[in-house]
Amino acid sequence: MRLTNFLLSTLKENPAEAQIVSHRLMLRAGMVRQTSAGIYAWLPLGYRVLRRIERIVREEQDRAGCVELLMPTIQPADLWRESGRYDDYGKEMLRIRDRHDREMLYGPTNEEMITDIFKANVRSYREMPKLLYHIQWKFRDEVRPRFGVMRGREFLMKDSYSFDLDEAGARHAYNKMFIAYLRTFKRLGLTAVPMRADTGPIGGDLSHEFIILADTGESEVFFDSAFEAIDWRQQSIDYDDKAGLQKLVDDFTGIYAATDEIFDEAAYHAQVPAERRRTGRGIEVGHIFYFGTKYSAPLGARVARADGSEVDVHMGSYGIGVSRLVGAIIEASHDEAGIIWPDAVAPYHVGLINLKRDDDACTRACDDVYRALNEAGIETLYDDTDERPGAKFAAMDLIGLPWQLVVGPRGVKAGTVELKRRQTGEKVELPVDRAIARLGREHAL
RNA sequence: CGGAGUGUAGCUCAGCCUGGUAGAGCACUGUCUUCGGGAGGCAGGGGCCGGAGGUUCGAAUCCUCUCACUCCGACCA
Repeated sequence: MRLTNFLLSTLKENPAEAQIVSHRLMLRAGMVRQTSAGIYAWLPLGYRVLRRIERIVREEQDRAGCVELLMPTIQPADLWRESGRYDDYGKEMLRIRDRHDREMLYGPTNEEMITDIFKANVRSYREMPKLLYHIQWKFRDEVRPRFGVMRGREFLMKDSYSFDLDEAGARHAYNKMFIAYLRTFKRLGLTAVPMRADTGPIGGDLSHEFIILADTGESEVFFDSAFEAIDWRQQSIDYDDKAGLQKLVDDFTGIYAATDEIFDEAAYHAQVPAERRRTGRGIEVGHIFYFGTKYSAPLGARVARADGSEVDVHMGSYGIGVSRLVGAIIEASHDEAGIIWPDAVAPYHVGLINLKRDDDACTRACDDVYRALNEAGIETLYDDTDERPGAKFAAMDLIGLPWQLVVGPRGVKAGTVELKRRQTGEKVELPVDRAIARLGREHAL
């Protein structure tokens, strides 16, 4: 993509309203624009990151055997009356009326609707279990939205729902999601710590939050440093192997980790030796729940067993804050100059900089490089503007693409370009073809 | 929802106290000099000063109401 065709304006100064680093950088890098409190338009650069994250989340859900569908943002109030949550949810739920004065709402979550869909389509134990998800915009009318997309009112969430005949089945679904989440966050370039958590208003008796550590996190977390030593990727994962999956989950959950909500100092000290105790602040990026028949019973989601009797299905729900992850990743990966995208979520793989557009030889060389990168399938943002070099470098550092390829008159004479790795700051001067070949190899990884 | 603030150009802000032709820097347009890590000169464009009402000969400025946004607290993917 040529920058002259793109929509991108970077800011040198910090917008006044942005208090935390990810919000500042997202505004400065031209990723989002606030349209009202806690509601954002995703500009092209930000939207690319959002889509990248969404894709990885989707791939890992699919891998775990979760089936995608799409439910609407607007839901009828009646459905929520059946579960009893229409009144319980309070002012956080955005309630609206249509032209016939029917009560509707903008969905803050989808347990009721997915249960209704399940009920209409599944009647027999022979069709069980089911594991469904969708990735859809949610709205929660927070009293006080803040921290940019990390705590907006409108946000993109992946929410999965499991349906099983009994608690043991539900536990297996829970374990699938548990492992899928660890894989997902790892692929996003994050290390997420699963924490036993309070079940909150959604209810139930088994719940974990997935938290990534960052100084700006909203909740305090306590954990055993032994957690950091485990490399779960060593284990090959068979999502249908119930016992194997349970062992894997036990390996993780056996290690002490808790948020301040349920932190028990006595247990912490009894279980974790002093030198392994760690505390920090964390950002919650995922939350999983098992809640039994809490929704299936009132909503009548039952299936027939082999003997003809009916049973309320056991359910769980599993959320990942997709739009929140954009901010969370920046919180976890940035420096003085700007964002440092993990390769997997970078909006473009390479930033190509033409240092001197007025110089015909330089521009010709740069255009050639751009063409070669495109042919190699390497997503490139080509700064073909006539900005000054300093401004180009600063903007490119700010938006944090993994690689910068710099073509200047000096290098063109020598037949070389400069290749810079954003993560490390490492710069090398290379012949053009070798630089492209190297980017091709890195891209393939 | 309690408490505290802020609304003036796309962004950062000055002007308000003490009423009298709406400003600066960045960004934008033209031009010249520059050009390897957010350059400089000259010339421009861009504002119902959040909105409504009031006081006044005259309101960005004073008064009242209202809306929006931000921060702290209580609550949340």
